[in-house]
Amino acid sequence: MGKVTIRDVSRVTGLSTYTVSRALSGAPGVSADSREQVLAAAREIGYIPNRAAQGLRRGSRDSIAVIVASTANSYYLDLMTGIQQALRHFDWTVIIADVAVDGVYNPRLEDRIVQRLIESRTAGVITTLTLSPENTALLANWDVPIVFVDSAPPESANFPSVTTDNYNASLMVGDHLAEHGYRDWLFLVYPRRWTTRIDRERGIRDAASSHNAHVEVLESENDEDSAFRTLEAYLAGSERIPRVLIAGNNPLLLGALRLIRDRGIRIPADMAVIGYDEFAWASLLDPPLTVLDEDSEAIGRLAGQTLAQIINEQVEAAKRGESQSPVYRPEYRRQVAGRLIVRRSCGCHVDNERPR
Amino acid sequence: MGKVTIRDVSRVTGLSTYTVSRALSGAPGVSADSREQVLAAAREIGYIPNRAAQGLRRGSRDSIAVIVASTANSYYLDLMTGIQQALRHFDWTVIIADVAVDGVYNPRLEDRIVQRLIESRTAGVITTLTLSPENTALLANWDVPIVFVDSAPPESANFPSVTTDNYNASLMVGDHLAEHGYRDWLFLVYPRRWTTRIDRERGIRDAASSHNAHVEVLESENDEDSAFRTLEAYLAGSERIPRVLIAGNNPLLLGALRLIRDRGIRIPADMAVIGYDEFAWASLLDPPLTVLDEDSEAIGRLAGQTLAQIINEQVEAAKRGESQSPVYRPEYRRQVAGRLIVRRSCGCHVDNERPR
DNA sequence: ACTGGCTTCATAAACGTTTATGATGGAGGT
DNA sequence: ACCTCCATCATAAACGTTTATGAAGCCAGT
Repeated sequence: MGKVTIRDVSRVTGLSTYTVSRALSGAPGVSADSREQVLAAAREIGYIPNRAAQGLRRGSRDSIAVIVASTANSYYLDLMTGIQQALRHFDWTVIIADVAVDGVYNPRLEDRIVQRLIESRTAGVITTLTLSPENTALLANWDVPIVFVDSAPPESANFPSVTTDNYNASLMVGDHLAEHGYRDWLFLVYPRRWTTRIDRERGIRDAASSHNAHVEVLESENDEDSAFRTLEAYLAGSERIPRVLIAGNNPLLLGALRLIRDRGIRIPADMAVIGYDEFAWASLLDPPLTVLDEDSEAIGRLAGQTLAQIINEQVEAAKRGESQSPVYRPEYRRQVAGRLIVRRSCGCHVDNERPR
Repeated sequence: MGKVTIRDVSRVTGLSTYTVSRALSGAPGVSADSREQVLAAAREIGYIPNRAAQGLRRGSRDSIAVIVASTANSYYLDLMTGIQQALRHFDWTVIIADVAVDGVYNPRLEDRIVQRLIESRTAGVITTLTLSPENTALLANWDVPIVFVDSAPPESANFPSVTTDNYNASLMVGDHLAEHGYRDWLFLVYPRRWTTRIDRERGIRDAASSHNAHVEVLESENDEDSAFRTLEAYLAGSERIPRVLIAGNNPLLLGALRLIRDRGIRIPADMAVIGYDEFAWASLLDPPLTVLDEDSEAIGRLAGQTLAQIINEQVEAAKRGESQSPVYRPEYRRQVAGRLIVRRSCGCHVDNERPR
């Protein structure tokens, strides 16, 4: 077995490779008789087409890449299921490309991976981070459509993007905190490379100033340990602890909670805590965590849908002999609303029913 | 740009495609002069090789697949980082293939995916579940090496496998519970398709019988909601609650904890709880969870290493014109020890230091 | 001056498909 | 009897690489 080619099928049936090919692909021009013969023979000798040869001959691109940094954030799992859902009925292979080594973003790896994606003539890319200008240009040159999720596309072209409405989400967070009367906030946040940072921060700042609250922004690397250490250093240099801690995402929240537990700080009595991104265990923590839910599954679904649409339009255009470049419509830029899941870590006394 | 082939480089430099090819790949037989010329021209016109054509011509296989069901379990993330670590310095693309749709395992999807893997001439497979006999046979026929992780390989060939030593792990769990004097255990567990179930159950049963404890095995589908409902139904049909709940893995634990909270059952006073698989939030739950840690990162690393070794030996053999079939040595079957992380949900009063 | 060997390169065939082009034969019309 | 048309198929070229084969040029050794 193995290494069975279309020519073997041709030999066995006595039909030409042309007929075999058409029969296997279900194309017209083959008599029902021959077709049956071919299918039987193919099954018999265990023929399985060689995708590289197919792709080469018919210039087709058959996989889609999701570029991701630091998969440790469980938010990516939901995003993935959304993407898979949207793409399920198409025949693409979706591959996930991690540009982080041991959890930290690596620009050289980004270069290598983009190179690799082009080498394998990837049909389209969904990226969760703002790629380098060189790499976006490279992908554009090779007519590879890009959809940005929860990350800002470069200004240049009007790339499609689907993100949480982070600005309004942050306003919701800020408003809720203000309702509790808290006026002293600490926003623990990841670097600007993850561009959601920008709108989130802006929202928090605007909410603070409109409620006469003070907000301190504390930047940490995008992982648990950095968050722990950054917050530790901050608290060591400050005489009092802030009334509220807003954690920019899950890994940071995790690091912060570790420190809070070590320090014996009580939530929400000493310090209220609120996080971005819902996660499975949030309601089981002590106290249950108030959290801004991103609906990353919906984001993934939307991203998958728009990418599929763009690619399909692209191949249609190519069939008509028109330009290969993807066309990006303005309506491909979408924002999905977040929602605040109120539990107890903010100071509320909700007894949340189990949803669903 | 785009669509630049090796022939364009050839045309620009005035050298033959032979020379260009050798120059680009760094092979000997090209003068330093020509080589430089080629590299310059290639960079100039933005040439990027077509992987499909390369793969076709030199029968090479350049990607490795990790087959997975229900990625919702965060254990897969650690596994992945382990695999990536082991494979980082090789030039394979590792793709992850999910055979679950909306979180539930789908046999037809398994078939489609295996088919697809063969079509793209995947170099090797790491699978986290026992594939169907047909699919294992298919992969074997096409000389695709398979490494099983945390899942039982079929008896037939001596497939490589790396798993937790689940039997001894379960003994540890059982012994610890017995030390607390608990004699009435409930083991909430997923179906046998995930074959770790078998050793885990055997260990728990043996531990129980050697300590004169009673153990009830309660099977649930492998997701949170099923666990919730299964446990709910069980408790409804029973007059008293068991002294101990052992959760077979994380999703089941999550479902169980939800129900426990809804019922107002106190841990560990009313019922002790112990889970399989460490996870980030385990120490922050109320109470902190005692858990059997699998070290899935090490498992991934080992799996990646052995797969790499097998493939490399395979291509060596092929170069010498020998058989293409992968050779599986007995020492490729490995078990890695689990360890018990004792916190409070079992009834201990440990004050765990933050590790690392 | 001739041979042999080495280096550097070009030519063309191959990898496994798809498909443009055209051949064949039979049915149907006049 | 001839022509046309259509369905069915075969032949061969293409996709973008790598590589087997061998040619050309040069140098050294005789």
